[in-house]
Amino acid sequence: MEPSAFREHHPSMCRAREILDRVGDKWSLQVIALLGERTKRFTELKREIDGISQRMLTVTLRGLERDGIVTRTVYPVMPPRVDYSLTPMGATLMDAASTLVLWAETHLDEIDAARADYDARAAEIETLKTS
Amino acid sequence: MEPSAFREHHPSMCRAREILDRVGDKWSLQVIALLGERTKRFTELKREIDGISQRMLTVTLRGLERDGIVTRTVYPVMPPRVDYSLTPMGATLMDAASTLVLWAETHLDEIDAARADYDARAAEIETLKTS
DNA sequence: CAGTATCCGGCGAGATACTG
DNA sequence: CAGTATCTCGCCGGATACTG
Repeated sequence: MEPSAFREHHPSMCRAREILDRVGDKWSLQVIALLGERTKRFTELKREIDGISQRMLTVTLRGLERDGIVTRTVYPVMPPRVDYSLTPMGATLMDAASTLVLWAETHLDEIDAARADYDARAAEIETLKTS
Repeated sequence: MEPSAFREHHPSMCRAREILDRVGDKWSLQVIALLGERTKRFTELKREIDGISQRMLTVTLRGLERDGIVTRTVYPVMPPRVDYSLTPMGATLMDAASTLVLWAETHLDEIDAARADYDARAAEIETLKTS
């Protein structure tokens, strides 16, 4: 894995931020992960993503569709039925993002420890001030 | 690369979101990328990151420091001097994130095309409505 | 079922002013 | 130089109500 893209951060980095805006928002990653399993319907996604509102699921799916990451298939039946699935590009994005998710899982404990340590030091400094 | 972490999205996915909150915010990635080059000072970072405010650079660096991703070294001199650099864990994060950055650069054109296509279709539907 | 429309509160982040 | 302290505004996203 060559992090060459990082070395010259201008101007590719600012474009890369657009992608992180997409995948880094509150819900996109979870939607992508679930569609990575298989094609799903709107209500199925809503049921499986804890805490998401109808509105935000719609907004998230529209954004992903616009970027060519998911496809939206409408069946003109009653009651309406809409299927969502990953595009080929969406599947490659899922693989790329999984690297980060893996990193996160690997370092969660280390990060928690670092935070606890930092907060403890900050609290100590605070008590020194008041004394 | 095994995206197994994605397959069972609960509850590891919600924890993973915390990491994406860190790396996915507006400035963290650029800071990490720049510190990947070498240790740098506050003003140096501010100069190299276009558009960042003093406040947001401070906030970003504090967050990264709290999570054990960057170290902050204060030299008690006048005028003050503070060095920032990546921790070993920060360096591994940079490698993991570079996968996503690479993906972004690879697919930027494809995404732009998808957006243009989507927007064109949306505009067309809009004109059909009014006619 | 799969949405859209509307209202609204909180907070992320910019601008500005001040300091050890 | 390397910050902190406020004030402020925009907009993200939750809640709710309505619809083909």
